[in-house]
Amino acid sequence: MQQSYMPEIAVCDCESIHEDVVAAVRGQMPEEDLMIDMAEAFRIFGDSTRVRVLFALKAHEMCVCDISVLLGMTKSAVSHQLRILKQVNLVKYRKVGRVVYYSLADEHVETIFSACMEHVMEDEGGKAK
Amino acid sequence: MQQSYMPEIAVCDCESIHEDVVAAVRGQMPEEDLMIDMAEAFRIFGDSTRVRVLFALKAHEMCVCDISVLLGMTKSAVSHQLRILKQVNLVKYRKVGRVVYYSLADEHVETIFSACMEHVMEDEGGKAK
DNA sequence: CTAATAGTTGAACGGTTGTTCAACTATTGA
DNA sequence: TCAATAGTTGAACAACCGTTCAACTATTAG
Repeated sequence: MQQSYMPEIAVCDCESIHEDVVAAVRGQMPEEDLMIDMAEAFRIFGDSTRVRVLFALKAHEMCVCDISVLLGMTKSAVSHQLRILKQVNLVKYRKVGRVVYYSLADEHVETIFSACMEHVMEDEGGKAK
Repeated sequence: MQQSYMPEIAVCDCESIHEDVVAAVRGQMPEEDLMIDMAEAFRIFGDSTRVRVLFALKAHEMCVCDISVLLGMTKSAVSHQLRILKQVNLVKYRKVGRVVYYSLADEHVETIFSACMEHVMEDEGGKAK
């Protein structure tokens, strides 16, 4: 899901300044797949529309219409984002007649949001502005 | 820092199905700016190169050369990413002669990474694959 | 001064992404 | 059956993003 820039040869013109450090760090790096999955997860949260949808659903289960009105967006745009959130199991839904009610799938969102909110809060004024 | 799709008029053809719910949720939504800042923060983490750089620096302070060799990337690519991480105060650096040593700016990264890692771990097998 | 090396920077490229639009399905009510 | 409404979907478009490349600065060594 991420841009793949596969270099012909992974070269570097460096003289490998600190080989000992590089070797030590290499041994401490997590699995490549884990880091890719983490980036993927963060990427999902990296859009303000999706963040707003998740905050909304955190407050209450809602249908697509409700969310559209709340966020001032078309149903289509909302539906597209809900599909993405559904794909990665962040939201679930139940259908009642023509109406589809969406809600948060688990409590992971709250944990991650809390950690991020703390980070964002403390960073005010400290950032490059 | 995000795609700006300013609609002419924020319309919706909905009949506003659950006005009471929408009103209640509207009252519980965080500040718009907070949600934008959060999305912005997540977007930074939403790239596997940056995640790998941060994990590397979490293990040990390193110069650009070290990181290039470790991750098999050009110094230029690494430098571009470090600039982004520096801008949002996730990494800091010290200069010693020609060599620039980068390190994590604070412990927020670890908190956020932990929450995300838990999320990613539990989700294995549960995702749409 | 000069060569060499660590690192930065800006333009350019191709791939990605979020919204829009129009067409579509599904369900309800008359 | 037929019109209306909730929601979904795919194509298209413009904006965005990460890497590459080449040119650049800065510092060290001779």
